[in-house]
Amino acid sequence: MKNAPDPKADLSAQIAQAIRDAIVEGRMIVDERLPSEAELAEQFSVSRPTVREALKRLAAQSLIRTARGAFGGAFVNHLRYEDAYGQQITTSTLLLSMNAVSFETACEARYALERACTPLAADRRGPDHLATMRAEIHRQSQAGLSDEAFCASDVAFHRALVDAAGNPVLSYQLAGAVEAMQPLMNMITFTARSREAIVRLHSRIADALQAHDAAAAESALHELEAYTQTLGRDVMAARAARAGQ
Amino acid sequence: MKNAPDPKADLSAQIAQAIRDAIVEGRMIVDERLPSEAELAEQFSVSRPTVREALKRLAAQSLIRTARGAFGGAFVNHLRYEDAYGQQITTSTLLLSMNAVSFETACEARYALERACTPLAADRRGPDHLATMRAEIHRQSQAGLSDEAFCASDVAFHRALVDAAGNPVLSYQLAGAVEAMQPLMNMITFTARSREAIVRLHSRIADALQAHDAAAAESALHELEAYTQTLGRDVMAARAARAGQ
DNA sequence: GGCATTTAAATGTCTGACAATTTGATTGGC
DNA sequence: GCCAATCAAATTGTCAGACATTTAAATGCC
Repeated sequence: MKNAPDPKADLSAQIAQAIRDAIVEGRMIVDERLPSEAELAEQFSVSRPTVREALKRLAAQSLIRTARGAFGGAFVNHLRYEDAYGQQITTSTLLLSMNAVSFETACEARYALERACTPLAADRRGPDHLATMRAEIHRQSQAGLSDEAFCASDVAFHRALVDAAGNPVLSYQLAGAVEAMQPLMNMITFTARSREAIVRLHSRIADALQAHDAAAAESALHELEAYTQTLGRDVMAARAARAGQ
Repeated sequence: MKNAPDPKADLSAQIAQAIRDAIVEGRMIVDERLPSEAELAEQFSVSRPTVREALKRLAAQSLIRTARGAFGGAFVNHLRYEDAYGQQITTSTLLLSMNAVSFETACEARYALERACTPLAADRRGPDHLATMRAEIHRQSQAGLSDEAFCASDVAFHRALVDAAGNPVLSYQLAGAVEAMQPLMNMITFTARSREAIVRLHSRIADALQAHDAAAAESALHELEAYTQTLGRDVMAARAARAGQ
């Protein structure tokens, strides 16, 4: 199709794009071996280092993997969920930090997405999901927990909620939204009182899912979003006040 | 923190990871210039080609950009939404095709995510969003439209719906879900009758958003999901029958 | 002072070589 | 004949040095 190589791009970028197209369009199947670097260099009429740079670009996106030795080489990679998770989280985190997305916008997106999972989660949650959520709630109730640990537990709780929907595509899409929020959440100082409020809402969510009550879970999530927004606004106000002094 | 360089990884991968950590952890800020390749080579005690491969890895993830010439070099990239979109779509598409995700699972995820946008979209949709949706509906009504063009218009319609929520983070997260479905949707042959049904549901969604009626939009989306699932099941059944012959 | 030229710095590319690693065949011992 | 150790071949990983290309700043001319 789009066989027009961008003339302004570097050679290594053009070659990477050509191979990427071949993979994405299905002309190369999973675990198929690419020609050796020397052969590719000849095919594209470039030198081996140039081919290597192209292959490294693809390797960075987990599209290929390489192995040394005889019968080694570059292979079309079977993209696993965990690889995709990692990339999505990195990209989402950077996007949030670099575009200076407001706490409000990120929070709104995150909870909107989580509510999308709720009806499915209420339907399909298994005992393991509930157990994870209960365990994280218990951890969050412990005194002396650092703010970072509280945040991490919060993420684990919400991931369990997402996973309870039993849809790997949904879990993948939401991994970025939930994890990327963590740096923003880490700016918040969780007082004993706010922790108590969050734990209570988490419990309500777990209870609702256990009772297969999607509406109750959604309502609790709405309240949690509102409460989180309040906490975020307080932090931002405090920051602004400090900066204005 | 994790200053333990993975000894089994390639040098170029280790260097890429070191620089990536520096960027992600904020030790390098946006638009800051990295040392030249020669300086990096000296710092890490490796050769220039090795450094270059590391930089290409980062460039593939849009973490850095490079410029030639005096005062050129590698700069920490300001990750724009469109860059992130592209990466997410590529990753999502591959993930769906390689893990052989069922049409059902992908479809369920997509519509669940879209419904997450609906309340916000009903609240904030502007005249431009409605105009885009109406235009795409009009295109979809035209006879003689190829299935690919119909699918592309469908994607455009749904992207307008997502964008109407007015939350860039949400738009980013959903870009992958909506676009990655397109190859799966392209397997469907849209008859005149099914197109008519889809157009009618699209119109109901646009009407509902125009009336700020989130519930009506959600209900239409539910019906659209059910109808799409039916179409998908028919295709799969036909395929299975053909394969079984 | 403004414009064309030069120059320097940096990335992009090439060539050739060697090191490291893995697989498969060969060879030797029993 | 069978098994193990060894060796050869193929391939990626790394290095060194060189040249081409591009870009912006410095310089000189008018």
